[in-house]
Amino acid sequence: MLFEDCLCFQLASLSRFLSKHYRDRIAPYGLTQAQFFMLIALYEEDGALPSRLAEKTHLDRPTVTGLIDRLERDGWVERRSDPEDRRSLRVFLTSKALEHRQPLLTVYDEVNGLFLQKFRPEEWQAFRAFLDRLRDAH
Amino acid sequence: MLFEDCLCFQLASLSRFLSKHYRDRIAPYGLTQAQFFMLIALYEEDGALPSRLAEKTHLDRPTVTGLIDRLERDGWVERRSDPEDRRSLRVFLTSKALEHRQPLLTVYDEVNGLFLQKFRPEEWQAFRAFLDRLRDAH
DNA sequence: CAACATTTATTAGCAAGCAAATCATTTTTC
DNA sequence: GAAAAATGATTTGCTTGCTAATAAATGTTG
Repeated sequence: MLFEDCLCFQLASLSRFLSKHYRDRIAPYGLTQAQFFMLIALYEEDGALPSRLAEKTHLDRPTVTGLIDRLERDGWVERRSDPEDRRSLRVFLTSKALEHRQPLLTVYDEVNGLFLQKFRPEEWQAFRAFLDRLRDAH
Repeated sequence: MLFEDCLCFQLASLSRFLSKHYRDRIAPYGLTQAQFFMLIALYEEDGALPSRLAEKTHLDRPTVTGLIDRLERDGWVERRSDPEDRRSLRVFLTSKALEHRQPLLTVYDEVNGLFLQKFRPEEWQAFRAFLDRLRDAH
């Protein structure tokens, strides 16, 4: 099989290619694409545990630790200890993150819309079904 | 739009997920997935320029430099200067790489086959058409 | 031919991703 | 209740990937 036809290669390459669309629009905020996605996850679930964020973003926990480190360094989030369980931390959005909520969600929806508008709804469903099948066991 | 429905996120996540299938089988050779793919590209085009390899693998040239560095360090490839153009280097497979050519190509075909067998040929073509459309401008 | 631009590859510096190991806290089990 | 197992988060060390800047050789243009 030719290298160009390798599905895994195509998916990795395409995902890097598409992520540029976010990157250019969020660069003014000083955010990377991974940090941006993590913020989106937090806009949906403020106060989540790192382990929950890892599950949500399909990333490893050490990777999430690093992302939260840099988001905290740049004033987007803060860790607060959980009184219920002293092992846990909860990650909360700061006022800075809440202030930029609307414009950032708008970027998110616009770029996603850019991709979505290339498909009719039933095409989109078929495509998603392909992706889900690939994730199945075996 | 919910985070889980984000196409770019899904593609990145899926490509990482699928790459595990290669990783487990090539770990005995001491290769990473990126190094493995670079070797496959070189099995197709031994003696290629780094710039050509970057084009073929859709990676940046500094990334290719680093990959070649580590492949050379581990004895898979060697750089030779090009007498035609003293700026250029050509990347050649070593005897070690040629000895492992068959088993590595077998791993490559088997894992790709694992993915391919989930689709009928016409489904596969439709899927590839989706990917190509996403890459189109606008 | 000299000045300028292009091409090829590299380095430096950073973020992202993973595996393995560590530490503290909770939960389970006997 | 004490020992063992599990959980939550982190650190270390590495590879991967990108941008920006650099260096050397070749091409182009006046």
